[in-house]
Amino acid sequence: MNDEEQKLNEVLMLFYFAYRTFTEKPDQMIERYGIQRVHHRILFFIARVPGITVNELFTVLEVSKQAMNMPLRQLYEKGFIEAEQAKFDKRYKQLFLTEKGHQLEQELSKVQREQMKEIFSSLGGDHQEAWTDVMEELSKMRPGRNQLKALFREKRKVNKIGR
Amino acid sequence: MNDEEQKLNEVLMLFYFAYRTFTEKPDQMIERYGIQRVHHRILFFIARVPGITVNELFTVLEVSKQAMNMPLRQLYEKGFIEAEQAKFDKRYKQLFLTEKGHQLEQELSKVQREQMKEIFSSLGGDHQEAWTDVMEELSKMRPGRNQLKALFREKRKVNKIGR
DNA sequence: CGTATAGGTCAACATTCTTGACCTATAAAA
DNA sequence: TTTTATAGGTCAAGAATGTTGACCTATACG
Repeated sequence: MNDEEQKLNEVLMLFYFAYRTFTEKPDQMIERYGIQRVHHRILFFIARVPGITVNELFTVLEVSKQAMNMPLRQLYEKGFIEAEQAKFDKRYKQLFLTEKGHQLEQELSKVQREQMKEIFSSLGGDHQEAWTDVMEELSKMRPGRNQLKALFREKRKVNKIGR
Repeated sequence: MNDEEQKLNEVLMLFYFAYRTFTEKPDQMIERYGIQRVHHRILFFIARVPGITVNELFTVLEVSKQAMNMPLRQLYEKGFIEAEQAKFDKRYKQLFLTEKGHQLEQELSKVQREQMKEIFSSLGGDHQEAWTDVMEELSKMRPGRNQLKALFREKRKVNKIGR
């Protein structure tokens, strides 16, 4: 067992531990709203791409349509999101955060952003860029990631005309 | 929405996507053995700390004793791990990989190590160190991580005498 | 008009995890 | 030595997150 292998084993461990810390705070915060991590993910991606359709959402998250159905319904019922029939094609529904949804999403993601921000700034130098490069390499083979990039490239308007 | 916030939102996304890629290959590989991700985690940590006790194992993983019970039993039954009554205290059981367990653990973790190794070497420079620094910062507040470090510090022998 | 797509829903089931309760064996303290 | 604490094991109920398959409506398009 050489030194390189040992360092890479550390890398594998750190992924497990770091991911737990990363999700810990928002998980605790949303408990009082009666929702869970999957709802947070949905709020997060709708916030990033307002007007995302249901189909695009589960393509980005790489889960089945059925896996999104119940959480979406709960988010409607709790008043965090709303849907609008798309003007360019009435079959599509575009998803948006309500004011309440915006507030919650900000509250949750802010905690995570600040946690990462503090770490990056405490380590200084090019840590943020280097970390991002590595994670981007891991992400670039994800269909969901590429779908999301496509959505950004569209620079989609809230009431877009065509696709 | 400023540039910094946007970059940090990217960071949050990348965590989700990267973690999926990271776990994807081993998840597929172990299917044919009739085991899942939790079993891989157990194999991995027993490989890192041969002779780890059951208690130490679920402390490191930060899950309940009951959550480990079934997967451990399945790993015994499938011949991937074995337990030995500890000489220093007969209440403790020390866990070890069998030869078969070693082979499987190597096969699984190797895929992940090589995936990370390729990314680090393709990006070059200090990417591995920087990435590790960031993840270590996120991990250092995990009780499991610190328990694990303590186990390493003990430089535990397979048949240790005292605690 | 026929077919494809977007969205919704129901059902059955799998995985991973929790809490609570209760058991034995062993060790350590009163 | 008796009591208490700890390590490990097990059962049960349930929550959270996901899967497949089947089937439905509304809309769009060739």
